[in-house]
Amino acid sequence: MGVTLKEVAALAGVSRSAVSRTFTPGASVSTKTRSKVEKAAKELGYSPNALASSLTTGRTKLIGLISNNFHNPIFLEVFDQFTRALQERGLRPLIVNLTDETEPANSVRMLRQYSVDAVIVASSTLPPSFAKAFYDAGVPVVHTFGRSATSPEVHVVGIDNVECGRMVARELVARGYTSVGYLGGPIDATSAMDRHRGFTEELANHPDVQVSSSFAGAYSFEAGRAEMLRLLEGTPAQAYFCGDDILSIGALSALADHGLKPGADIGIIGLNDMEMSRWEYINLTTIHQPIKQIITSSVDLVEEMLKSPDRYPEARIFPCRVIERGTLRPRP
Amino acid sequence: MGVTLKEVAALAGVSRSAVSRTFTPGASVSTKTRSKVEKAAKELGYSPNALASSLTTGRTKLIGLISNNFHNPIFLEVFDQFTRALQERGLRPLIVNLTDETEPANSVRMLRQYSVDAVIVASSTLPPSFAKAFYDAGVPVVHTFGRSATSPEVHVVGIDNVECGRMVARELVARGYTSVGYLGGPIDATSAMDRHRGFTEELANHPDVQVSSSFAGAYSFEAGRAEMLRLLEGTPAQAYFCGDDILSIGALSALADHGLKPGADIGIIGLNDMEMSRWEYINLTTIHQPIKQIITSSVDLVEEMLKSPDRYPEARIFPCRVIERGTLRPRP
DNA sequence: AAACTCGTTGCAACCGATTGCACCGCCTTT
DNA sequence: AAAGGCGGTGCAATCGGTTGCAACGAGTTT
Repeated sequence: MGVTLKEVAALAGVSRSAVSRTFTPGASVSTKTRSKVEKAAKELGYSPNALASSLTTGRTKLIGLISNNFHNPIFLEVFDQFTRALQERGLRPLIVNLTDETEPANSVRMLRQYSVDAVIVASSTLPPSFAKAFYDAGVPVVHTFGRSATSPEVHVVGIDNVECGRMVARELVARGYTSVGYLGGPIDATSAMDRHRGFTEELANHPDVQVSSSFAGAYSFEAGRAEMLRLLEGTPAQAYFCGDDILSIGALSALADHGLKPGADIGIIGLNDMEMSRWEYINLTTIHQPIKQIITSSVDLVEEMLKSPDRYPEARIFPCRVIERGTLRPRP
Repeated sequence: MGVTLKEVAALAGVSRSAVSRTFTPGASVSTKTRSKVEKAAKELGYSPNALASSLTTGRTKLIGLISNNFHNPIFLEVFDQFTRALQERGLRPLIVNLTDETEPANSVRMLRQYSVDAVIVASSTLPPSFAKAFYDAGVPVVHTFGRSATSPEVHVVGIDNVECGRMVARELVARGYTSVGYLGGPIDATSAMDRHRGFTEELANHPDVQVSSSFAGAYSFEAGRAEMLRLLEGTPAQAYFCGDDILSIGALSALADHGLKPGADIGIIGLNDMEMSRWEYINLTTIHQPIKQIITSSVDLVEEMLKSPDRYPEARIFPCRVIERGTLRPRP
């Protein structure tokens, strides 16, 4: 099945080194040898064994891509972008599905066994310590959608969640809501905590506005729906900042159950601006998170780390903005 | 960074073979040596390099996972299941995103460079020839969601799309619809063709029922919506069999634009039964495709191929069933 | 014509593991 | 006491490549 260097060398009548060099960009080979080798290679259908060469070069071009959120449609967009961005640069994603497990040790061991060149942790719910475990194991790591402040050893690419919380608070105040609620993601997720903090801090400046908070069990449709149904049992606020779009959509579904019109009866604003939020009958007002730029930038960062592994860790924070659609009362 | 066999051997005071054998299940090592080695390994934080060992064993435990559908939410479920099923068996998914490319040559070359043990093609829109390219290159391959009949060289796991088309036709007839339409996926996708064939063949037995057909450009929300909007310009049928759930949801959105109530005014039935179809305000009547079983079975098959590579190719076909929800008129 | 470049090439060691084979000591058998 | 069996161990070759080093040959310089 596998044609090897040796066979090509034999057929071309040159040494193995010569063959190796023809396939190594920048190596010194005469055009004559090169063409002999290429001819033989084509004839045999040879293509170099990336794993074998990784043994000596120390580079596998394998990148671990870790996530724990396979129930949020936004992650389909995330995977699409990541896999394409990596492919375009000749890197290969090795996926780790962390759904049932949050202990980093196993993932670290597994990804080290496969000698990945770097790891991308794509999650807004995993703690910084998770990414740090890779750093400690000497594996270059980027935490995409992570929290920037707490772990300066790890590269972080994402948004400023505290600022997003503030932005939403200002937006709701500007629209004249006098009682607002935060319906967040998992209470132990840094993204949920930070958004909450920004939201309540900003609203502290507006004592006339009532604030309440609750947290759903996950960033998922069911969790958002369940939590909103619960809130509707009591006296709901006039508008809710939902932790993300999928929670918002769950909440919208709960409103529908009660015959409430989003926007008119109760305001809902999400965060992410995923494709689905644009769908006509969802039409969610939300905060746009520049997913594509975040991912491109993450992969850029990975590439740069491969060149200079001791790169000083940085946080790349992208600005967000409000996307006006139909689930919030208009500004006066 | 990487601790090697040699260093462990030195520390434990044994040969490299001894260390290797301690980490090879079933190899012969005395408990005394084993414990010495384990102690040294733990002390050094050693874990074997899977890629290096693959050189001699010929097994990488890497499985290529190829898909071209990153815009259909069902694929998040598919990825979730696949990555977990593979992980559970100690296999590692190497993802290939085929969105911009349908030429197999590149994927084949790339996956051979990484010496994948097998390849899973997870797509109902790629032609059988795509999977066959891997077979021809000597790479074990399973085509999940593929078409069974045409390429006996390749293992296929999925459903009988022709039969599904028939099932839907019978269902619509039983509910008394006298004019029905097929709103399929891409016209060159085998799944769209087969479902169409079953649907129209079955309806040929019912000359009193009018049948029309059209094909959307993709299995996507936008495509379903656009196509349904187009149909609503003319005289629509009483009920539509949409190629899959996401097309159905797009179609539902088009109906909403026109103030039409699904179920009451126009019937819609999908195929897949993805999570989203259960959402209260979608509540799509659909054909359940047993995704989880299909994927588990695909991975089982992969495992068996690793044991016996010359396994005679088979088609594993799973039955589907109607899931009654709110977008079809009730049976009389 | 001798000395000196400089691009090309092959040799051989090495990357981190596995494994067939020979050998060693020890226990059992006769 | 000699022969036989056997689990355990290390040597050395091997997997498919890469790369430092030395040698080589053709062209330039003096």
